[in-house]
Amino acid sequence: MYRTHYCGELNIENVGQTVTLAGWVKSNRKFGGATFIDLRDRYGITQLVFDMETDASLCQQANELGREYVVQAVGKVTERSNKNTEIPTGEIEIVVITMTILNVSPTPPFTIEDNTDGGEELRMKYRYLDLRRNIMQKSLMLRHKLAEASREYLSRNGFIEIETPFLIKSTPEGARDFIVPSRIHQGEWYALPQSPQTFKQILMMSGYDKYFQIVKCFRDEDFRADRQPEFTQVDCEMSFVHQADIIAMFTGYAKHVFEKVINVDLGDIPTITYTEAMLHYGSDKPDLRFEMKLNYLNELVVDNSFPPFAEATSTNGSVISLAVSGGATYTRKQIDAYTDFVKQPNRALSGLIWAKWNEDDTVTSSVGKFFQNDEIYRWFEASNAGKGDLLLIAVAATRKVQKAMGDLRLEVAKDQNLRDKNVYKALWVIDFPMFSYDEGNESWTFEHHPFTSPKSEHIDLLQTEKGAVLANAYDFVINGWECCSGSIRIHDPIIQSAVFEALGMSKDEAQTKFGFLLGALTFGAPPHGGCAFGFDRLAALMMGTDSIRDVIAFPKNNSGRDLMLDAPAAVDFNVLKSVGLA
RNA sequence: GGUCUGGUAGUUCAGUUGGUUAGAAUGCCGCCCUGUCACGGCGGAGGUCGCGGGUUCGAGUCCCGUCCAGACCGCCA
Repeated sequence: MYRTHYCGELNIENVGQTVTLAGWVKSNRKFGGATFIDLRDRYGITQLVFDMETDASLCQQANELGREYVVQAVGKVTERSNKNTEIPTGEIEIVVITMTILNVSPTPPFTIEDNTDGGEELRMKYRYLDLRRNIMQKSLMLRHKLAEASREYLSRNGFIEIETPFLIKSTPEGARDFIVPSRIHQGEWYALPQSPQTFKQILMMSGYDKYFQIVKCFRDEDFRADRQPEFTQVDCEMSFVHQADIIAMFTGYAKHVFEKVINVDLGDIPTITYTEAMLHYGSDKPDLRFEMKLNYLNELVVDNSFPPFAEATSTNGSVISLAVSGGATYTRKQIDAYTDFVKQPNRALSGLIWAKWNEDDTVTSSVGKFFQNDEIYRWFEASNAGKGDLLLIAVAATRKVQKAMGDLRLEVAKDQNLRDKNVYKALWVIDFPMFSYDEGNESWTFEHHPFTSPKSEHIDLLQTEKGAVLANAYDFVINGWECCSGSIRIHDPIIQSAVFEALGMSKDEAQTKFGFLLGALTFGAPPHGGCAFGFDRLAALMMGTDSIRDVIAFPKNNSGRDLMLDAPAAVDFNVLKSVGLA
């Protein structure tokens, strides 16, 4: 038997027992006559003590132990004379009787500590050492608990987990597919699924009623801190449901997993429309941990001769203000930084107008010479701001200024430390537009996916006014992260064909790509809908980390590389030959 | 595909206008130390300054190219 106990469980109750522990040497503190070893395993740390007077050769042996040696020690649990209140086992130590070195290790290239001195690149290369760190083990254990809580809730509510294939057919809509050459059918290719979307719909048509799967999805797109080429979804689908049924079921899911995994009550979860989200927050995934809504000053500046306002009025643009609480003390430099922020190419505003309501009730503003003070006071009033505050005002086409000011809202909140990692604010965003216009390709594309059902009252608009069609689509957002996305699907083959047509897909093309789905729809498809939660994002939110890499055991780096495996890599000539690629 | 930031000791970083032998902390090695838990004290070893080219009397420092890493934009049905 390698061990009788784990390194995290012994305490004052065990004093006097003879135990066997096994684990890794975390640190080795030598004195002249005594040596202390911290032994680490997944469960914690226990101090081993060796005494020169008791057993000189054993103590000498302990002195030779390097970090990350694997050791088995038999000894007696003893109350410490100097207790360590920082760790659960800090009241006891093991007076070692015999010790076996099970394996040795070179000095690791970085410290195996929560606050490691290792950089990201090094940690990825030596991921097996990185994963020994307590924080990473906590992270992966949290991930396990999230999976467990997910299965628990969904199983209890009648969902069954069904696996769907990874080798499927490429349908180059939306994201790029990863493709896999077929050896048996040379010149033909499988694709890895971007999501099990069509399979779960087919399962509804096959009568499985409620399906879920914790499943890998693959998208060959570029990376972000919250995006990996392979990622995990909690993929769900239900039959005979309306949008409200799904929102109720998965509000329950979110509350259950947050409660179960990190003991957080998500509280009341509001539902707002896409239009409201864009109006108030300039984003379809608003962070509700703080207020700071966008304010519209159009009515106050109508007929104003000040050129930017006059232009906004005549072109149906918007004049949007953001109230920065306590911002009257901000320096010119800080405000200039925000101006530069909104002028960046992706936001492309021409600048910011600012106004401060100072503590002595005077007003200073970048446009002070164009406006009377009482006019500026009215802007503050309309922005729910007052003495001591700063207004940042921008003018542009409505969508553009909303988006830029929505970004600025997050930037200001970040600087004011309003984005507290320990606070969780969730909401549903509903009534997304069905299509968006791609200026580059001069074509309409789906906003969610082509199986999303349009609002029944908008079906007549599919050909005539695509931009006005709303979808039965919804997102679940926590702290500004899109955590879940879903929709009620089309179950009528005629409507499905109409949507394909609205997307500019010919009948032949639709048949080639999605013939199986159109076929299944004709054989009695039930009304159905579902959603998919981003499992990695949920885990990252719960861990309070900005990067999903911290909650994935073996993630890819910024450029899609696995630094431990050094993948992707060239393939042996004979392997290429066997699939007809040599 | 693009923008920005970075690459100097095992590791994390500093390095002034371009100027003698490139520093600190930590880790590592040796010696000392009986209650440490970020132990402490003394000493030591450790560098193709990412790579290639250029400017210069002289380049870690300036210029060009390139590779790698990170953040972001495009992209992400």
